[in-house]
Amino acid sequence: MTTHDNDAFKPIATVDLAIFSLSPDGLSVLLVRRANAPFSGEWALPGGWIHINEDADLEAAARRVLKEKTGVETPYLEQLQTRGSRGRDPRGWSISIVYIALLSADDVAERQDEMAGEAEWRLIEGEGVGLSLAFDHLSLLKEALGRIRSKVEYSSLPGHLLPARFTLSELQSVYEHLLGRKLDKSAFRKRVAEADFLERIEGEMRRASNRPAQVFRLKDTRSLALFDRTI
Amino acid sequence: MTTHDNDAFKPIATVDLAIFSLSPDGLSVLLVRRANAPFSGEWALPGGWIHINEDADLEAAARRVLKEKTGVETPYLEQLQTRGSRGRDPRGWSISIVYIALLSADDVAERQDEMAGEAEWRLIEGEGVGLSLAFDHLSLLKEALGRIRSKVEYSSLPGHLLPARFTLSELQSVYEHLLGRKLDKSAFRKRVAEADFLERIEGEMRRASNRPAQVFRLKDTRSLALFDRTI
DNA sequence: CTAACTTAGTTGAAGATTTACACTAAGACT
DNA sequence: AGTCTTAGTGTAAATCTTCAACTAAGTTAG
Repeated sequence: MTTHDNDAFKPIATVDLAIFSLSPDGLSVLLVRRANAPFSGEWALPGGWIHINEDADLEAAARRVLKEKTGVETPYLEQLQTRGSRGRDPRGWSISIVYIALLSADDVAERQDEMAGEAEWRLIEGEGVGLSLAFDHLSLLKEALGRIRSKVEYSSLPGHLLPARFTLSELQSVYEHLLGRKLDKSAFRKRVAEADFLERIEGEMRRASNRPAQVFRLKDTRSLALFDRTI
Repeated sequence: MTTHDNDAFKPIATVDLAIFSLSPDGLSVLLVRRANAPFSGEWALPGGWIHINEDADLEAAARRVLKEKTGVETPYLEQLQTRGSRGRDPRGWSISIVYIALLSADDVAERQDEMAGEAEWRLIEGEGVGLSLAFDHLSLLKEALGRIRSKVEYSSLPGHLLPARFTLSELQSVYEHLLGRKLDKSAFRKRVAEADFLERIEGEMRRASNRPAQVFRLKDTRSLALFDRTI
């Protein structure tokens, strides 16, 4: 045991984030360009060392990184997976604890300026971003996409990407975009009603040159509601 | 960045395992009694430091710990969750990457002797094990149980706890035990057939003082099959 | 002012699936 | 030969899904 109190035997540990939002063209992920070696100049998922004096726990570390890169404090955040191996970082045996964050369209709109230069939204294209990434981050991104696409089938996940207030048609449209297929309107509304994760905003209507639509918000912006069956 | 090349800033990292098997009375988890501080003498999930010279990656570290404690080499193994915080280990900021392993009843029977003394199977009772555990291991065990019970609803998970060869009635009985409720026989068989994770062993029958039953085995002992709907 | 247009939201018939339970099958035991 | 037990299948009724039409409520054009 004492041999491992010697820090030379400790792996390196970082927290990395796959931060998603909806851009006009679809799902996007936040990437940063690395300033230092290794992989200097390449794109990567935002991340950082655990600051053992500052971070109380892993989720706090993830929230700190998120705040630093986006200014957002309270998104949907979930732990995805932990990768660790001898070869993934040329500096030595390294561990990365990876989180998924979903940003509301409101958050993205409000903080557009805070992010300038250091980070950039990249549209998701199929399994990736049409770009190679530093470390094993492309593989991590694929894993994150798999998790997200899977959860769209049976959870309220897409609601966390919209602005705080939205209509059922808008919500359905995000589901359809992420699933890549059309959904039946009445079946969709039945699922959403059963899962009971929306709060109707009394009297608030979205108006256009057609029948006005009821506006809703999530009952809980920090957690997902699960459906009994797939959407 | 250079400040963090100083190892004093690295957290401690261990891999811990929630290893499950079926004992005559139901689902059991393997616990070890700690020989050293902290929590000396208390029960804990088996685990150990990552050996950066020996383990190629996290899963290899988990398999090594599993082999050391049980002698088993190829069980079902999945990453559950990673915990990390300042306070969970009195020695300092620590990370635990937790895996779930499911042992076939055959594996347990064959290695009964190899485990003597150092480790012990404890029956699961409700949310825990009727015992307090070292570190945050009770909370980790609860998390593992939640994952397992959830997966019983929509996957072939219980098949990995049985001996290599089993009948459909035996399989159904494990589902029922883990779910805590009875299942309809024809519905159960329909789901199992659809998910297509069993291989019928031609000509092999389980005989007793009643109609003989067809014997099956898992097509793949390393991965779970998922159902389209809940069982 | 009215009719046409657009999207919101609901309804219902036809088809598919699930559920509950009974029925048949194949052996051992008496 | 008859009874008992568990394996495995069949089926009618109830429920859920699908698909498409329908009604609702506004704006816009003439």
